[in-house]
Amino acid sequence: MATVHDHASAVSAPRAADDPRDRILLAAGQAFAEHGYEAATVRDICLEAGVNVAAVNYYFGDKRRLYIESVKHAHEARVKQVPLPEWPAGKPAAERLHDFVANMLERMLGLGQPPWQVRLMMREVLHPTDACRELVEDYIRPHFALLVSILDELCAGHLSQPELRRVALSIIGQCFLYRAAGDVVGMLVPQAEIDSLHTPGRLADHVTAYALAALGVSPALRQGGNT
Amino acid sequence: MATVHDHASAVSAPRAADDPRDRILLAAGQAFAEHGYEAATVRDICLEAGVNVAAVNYYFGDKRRLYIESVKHAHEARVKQVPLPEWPAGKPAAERLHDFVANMLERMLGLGQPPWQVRLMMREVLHPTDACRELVEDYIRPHFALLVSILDELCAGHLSQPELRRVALSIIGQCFLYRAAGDVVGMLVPQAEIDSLHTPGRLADHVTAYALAALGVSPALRQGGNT
DNA sequence: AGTTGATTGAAACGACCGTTTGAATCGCTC
DNA sequence: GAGCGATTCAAACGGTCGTTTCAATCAACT
Repeated sequence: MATVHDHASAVSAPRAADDPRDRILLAAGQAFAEHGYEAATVRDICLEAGVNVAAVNYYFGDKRRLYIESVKHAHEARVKQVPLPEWPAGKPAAERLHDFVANMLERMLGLGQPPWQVRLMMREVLHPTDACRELVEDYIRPHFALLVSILDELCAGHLSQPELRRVALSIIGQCFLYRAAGDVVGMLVPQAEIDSLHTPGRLADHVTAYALAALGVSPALRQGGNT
Repeated sequence: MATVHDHASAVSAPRAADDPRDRILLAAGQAFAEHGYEAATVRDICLEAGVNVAAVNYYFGDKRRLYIESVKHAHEARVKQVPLPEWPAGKPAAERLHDFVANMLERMLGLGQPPWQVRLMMREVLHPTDACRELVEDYIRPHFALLVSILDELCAGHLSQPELRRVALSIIGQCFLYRAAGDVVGMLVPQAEIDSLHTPGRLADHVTAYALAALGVSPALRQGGNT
């Protein structure tokens, strides 16, 4: 028996807003993000989406392909929601660095967007599957390259490419910690401090100041900087 | 029917080296670290351990308690293998920071030790379960407090406790990234650079230099520091 | 109205899961 | 060697999983 999913994704016909396929992708993304691939069940997904269990097989073939499609779907949605920042020519590199870090933290921690999309992508980063390489090439690598270029300009050629990459990873690692290990961070830091200081904006200030101080662009932290 | 596990852990009788209970804990730790709680099956664990499927129920009650015990077991093994560093009085704070970072990276990335123990603990950090809080209190919080105290001494009181905590999290975040997202890092950085520079020792040099420069203890990176 | 192909529905399939059973086996004391 | 608790074993249980089946339904065109 021929199913529609063979060509439906190819021709990409305009689908209605409440397309069953989209409802399944939405429910699947949330379920996979929350429980992981194994623990999420297609029955729960279909119940949440309001479709029959046979629909996932009809539209996607099997669970594995549904998972890959939901990862790509969430990934594309995030790219649209929070695009790479762009600056007018002549904007100082230090300000672009701050904007970039704020952008990354907003995308990771931002409260305005559904959190399950980032959670789903985090799962791929932490335990890569087939969907990961595409995620890196389309999404992570351009961000990484942009960060390296900002740092390169900031240092005016004083650092080699490997050094720049390590500094870039240092910056990403700090943002990464708050997203991936946020629960543990919450156990180590007083709640009041979390509420007041661990916001995307405040954290961007800290990470940027930390980097600028390390690179010698601005005074060291202990000699009096931002709060 | 009474089972032995009710009091076996209480009296903690000296067990033989090839105790079935230990073999199960070893196989379970590896399986849970590799596949996660849901995807790991007790049948595979028992096959790997060379015991009957009923043994896990006999010794641990059920799968969930086996999981918690295996997490604690791996945790205790790691603590014994890589204890907190101790220094003679008067050792400079900068050197202690480097030792601390090297210690943490060695524990996270160290090739000399079985990697599944850290992977298992990483799963708890990233997606906490019942075993997590105990892990934090016994294992992570003391390390965190030590790091903060080193940074405090390094800054000679110029930074507040919240600031010190954020710097500490920045340092931990950098180490955390290489462990948790090592696969993605490997896609972003040339393999030769991974092999030569992303060793625990080299990374400790970088993270420490980055922190010391940011705090103004040593010159900024771009003005010429370590490689 | 009738035909056709796309979609939905309830039910079932086979497989595997965690767990339990009850008998067989072992190690030990008397 | 008989007795007995501790341990191991093969087998099965009930349940849930992903997937499939096939008839019912719908939408569009002749």
